[in-house]
Amino acid sequence: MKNTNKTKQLDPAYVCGHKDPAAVRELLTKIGDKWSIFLVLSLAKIHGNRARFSELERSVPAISQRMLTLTLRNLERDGLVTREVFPEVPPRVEYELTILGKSLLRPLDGLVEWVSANWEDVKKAQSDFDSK
Amino acid sequence: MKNTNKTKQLDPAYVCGHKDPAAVRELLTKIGDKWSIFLVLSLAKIHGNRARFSELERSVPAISQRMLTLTLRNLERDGLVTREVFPEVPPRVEYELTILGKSLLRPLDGLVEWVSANWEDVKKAQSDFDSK
DNA sequence: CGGCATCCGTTCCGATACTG
DNA sequence: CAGTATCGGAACGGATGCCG
Repeated sequence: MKNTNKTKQLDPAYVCGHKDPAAVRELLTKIGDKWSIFLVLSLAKIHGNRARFSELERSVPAISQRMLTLTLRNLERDGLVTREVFPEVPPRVEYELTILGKSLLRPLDGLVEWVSANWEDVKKAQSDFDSK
Repeated sequence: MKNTNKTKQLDPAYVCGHKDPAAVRELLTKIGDKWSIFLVLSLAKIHGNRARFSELERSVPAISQRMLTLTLRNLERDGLVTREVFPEVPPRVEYELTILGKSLLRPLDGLVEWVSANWEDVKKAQSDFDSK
């Protein structure tokens, strides 16, 4: 695949030396948004990895209804959670981690561990940097 | 620690069942931004984990000078990279992954692996979802 | 109960121009 | 070469109101 363009026009996926750093970024951009992590981790610790809308609203503090809906919809779109609507009054909707969603918990735990081990260092680096 | 407030007013760190999901989110928000991952992975694959500004600009396609500067500054602030200025003309500035920055590569590799193994599933879930 | 539609302030980020 | 300063559009996300 000859390329006579300037570097800035290359496809990021072919450049950074890993198979697909663009996909990694895309993933991190997704789960790095304001609420996804809280929802995934909340579902992870709930029995059956399943909860209804209002439960999630309560377990994720300060989330707005709007963002809860939007975030869950994105997670559903990515195949990380399922959404099941029960035709009752009042309506009941339950969300559950998929196999795919659960599989994400392992690499996620790696990050949780890293944060546990190194977060103080990060905070210290920040305050050192800021005091200059 | 008694708490008589409504759920929405709780500190997120105490609620989600992990030690500090807020810190995990904060990390993911950082490295989940548009360019950090590319820079960290670029430095990771370079000999000595060290490169100068213009090298990074070339290895991370389509990044603007402004965002390269800002992103590197943030990584430096978090203690993930160092910045060394050489008093020459023309000026030379080199960036290098710190120990802390390198330690992040391990959990990051977990994510890279997950993406390699599951990204097609995610894309398929997305197209399935979108076609409805 | 579990949404959706709208409004609106904030943040992000690319483009451009300028500098030691 | 490696920045900094400024501008403006786009995206994010909270608040509010309405609805089946």
